[in-house]
Amino acid sequence: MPETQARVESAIQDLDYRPHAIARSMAQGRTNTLACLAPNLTDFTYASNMEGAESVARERGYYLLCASFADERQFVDLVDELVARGRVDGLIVISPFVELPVQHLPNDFATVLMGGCPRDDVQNLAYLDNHRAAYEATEHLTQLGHRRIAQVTGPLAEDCAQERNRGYADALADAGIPPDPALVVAGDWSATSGHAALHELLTRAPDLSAVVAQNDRMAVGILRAGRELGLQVPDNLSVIGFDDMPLASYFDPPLTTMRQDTFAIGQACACLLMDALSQPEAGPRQIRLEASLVVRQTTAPVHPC
Amino acid sequence: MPETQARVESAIQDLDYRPHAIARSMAQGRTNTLACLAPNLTDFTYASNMEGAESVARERGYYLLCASFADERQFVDLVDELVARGRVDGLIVISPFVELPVQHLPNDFATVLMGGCPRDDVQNLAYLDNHRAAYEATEHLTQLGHRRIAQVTGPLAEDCAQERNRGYADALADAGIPPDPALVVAGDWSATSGHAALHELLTRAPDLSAVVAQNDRMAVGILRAGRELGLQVPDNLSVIGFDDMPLASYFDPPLTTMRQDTFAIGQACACLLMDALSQPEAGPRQIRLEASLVVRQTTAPVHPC
DNA sequence: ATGAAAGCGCTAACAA
DNA sequence: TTGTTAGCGCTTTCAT
Repeated sequence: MPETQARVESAIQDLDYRPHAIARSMAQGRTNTLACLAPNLTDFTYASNMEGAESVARERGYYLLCASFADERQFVDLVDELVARGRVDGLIVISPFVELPVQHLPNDFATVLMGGCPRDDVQNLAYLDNHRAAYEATEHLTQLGHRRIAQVTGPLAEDCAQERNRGYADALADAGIPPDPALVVAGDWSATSGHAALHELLTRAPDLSAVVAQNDRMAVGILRAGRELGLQVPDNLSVIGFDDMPLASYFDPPLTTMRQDTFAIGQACACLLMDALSQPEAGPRQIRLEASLVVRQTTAPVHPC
Repeated sequence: MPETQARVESAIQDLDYRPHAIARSMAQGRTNTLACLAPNLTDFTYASNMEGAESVARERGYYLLCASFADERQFVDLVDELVARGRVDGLIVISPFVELPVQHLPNDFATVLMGGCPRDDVQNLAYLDNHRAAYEATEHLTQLGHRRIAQVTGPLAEDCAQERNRGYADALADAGIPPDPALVVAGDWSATSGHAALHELLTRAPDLSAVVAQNDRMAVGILRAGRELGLQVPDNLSVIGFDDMPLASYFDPPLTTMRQDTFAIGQACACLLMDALSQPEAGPRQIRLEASLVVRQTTAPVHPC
């Protein structure tokens, strides 16, 4: 009865009626909420992942519950609360230690990981091709004629650091440059650690002409250390970073870096997750994203000695 | 019957039973979820606010739903969905335009605003004392002997920019320095706008010796412009920023700035909100936070001409 | 096609 | 104190 229709419609208007989301969730057995878990909410890469995820989630009627975990215990508790108690329909997990979610995640629950490389033991995954990115960063340097190329890695327990390390090593190998353990030191992603790393590297290998830093913060620490030591960047020392963080172009000199599209990675995670929810029959998927070289002013042809 | 107790307990263990959060929400009429709305999730200050809010929320059994809004329309829709449909118990709104929430927020719903100054038309508010912060930034400069002190503001439609502008003006007045409209130009918070602003200022007032930037990003743009113009910072030009953003000490020179504790502001917001929820009878509250001067190397005594 | 009712999994009010 | 039940506001199934 179209007339009844109309009356209902107008009552909806008059009463300013809105269906109650919780009641609906109760009846339908789904919450239209996704959780995004990360070590923190402030690191630009995480925040940007989340922003990407949130944007596509909202487009499709989902909300994003954001939570951080300081350690394994918190992670486990969080997942337990969120999943076992039915608070969310799916999980996006951003963790530098992919082992963590892999070990503790219920595998009958819709989940997507943000990762550093493809993995067999993970169902849905969006990852940056870190191997290739680091390969390209290193290759950029070899193509500029550098042969004594150092590397400052992140903590090697992290997938992403391992992958970048492999990319670095492979690029050197392909350029016919023998690996030299003296040329690689591990940092902890902080600018401070990058600063310390350059000092260390220079005592070990005073003849180095370039360094690839596994992230921009460490690269910036290296820039600082170089300046303190009287090195001219890029004339005496080339530096390449990773991430293309905000203001990377405002450091001195403007930082050459491998840009990763963290927003797109976040979007990919959310898409994967929502697809898994709407088509449970479709199998697991892994999405690979690529970084791109942004040449600014911290890299230059090797200085003729 | 303590025996029954025990049997129930063990059944809980055996079945791995967890009360269903949604069902509980349905029955209790509360979701134990707070929403945090901000223009985006990536700006460090917003992200840090959220992280602070999330940490105290979780301590008290609440989760944080994070959402961003690009414009007024989105904001209104978001609030409508979240509030009218009973998805959350309370709202934390981070908006540079306090007018926005003030106009569109239901006033019978628990809400806390993140603001730039105290306001009569707002119930619960956590704010940075921007007036005082800008006053101190400017005073730092006057105490170094500067008298031709320029200012690069944010968009003046924003409370926060207005407040900082007032602080700047008051500090000059108290130092017996006449205001000069030629010395203040508006930016848009971006480094690019800071860069442009210095060029503009220098054409208008070539004799300026210092500039207070209303945020660090613009300060960094000013540093860059200064360098391009051959100005020595801080010898020929003092610059002070605002925020103490990550890596502020890694720019060249390390940035002197007013630090704001954005994490604490976020915490304050969440506390205010949860208190309002647990003690509805307690009246509205406003919490003031203060910035602190961090002297690094972009400010120095005025150069004797 | 339209309308009635059962049920989602809890909590809280009420009886016993 | 202990146990029972109504009810939160929807959706969906099942009669009509």
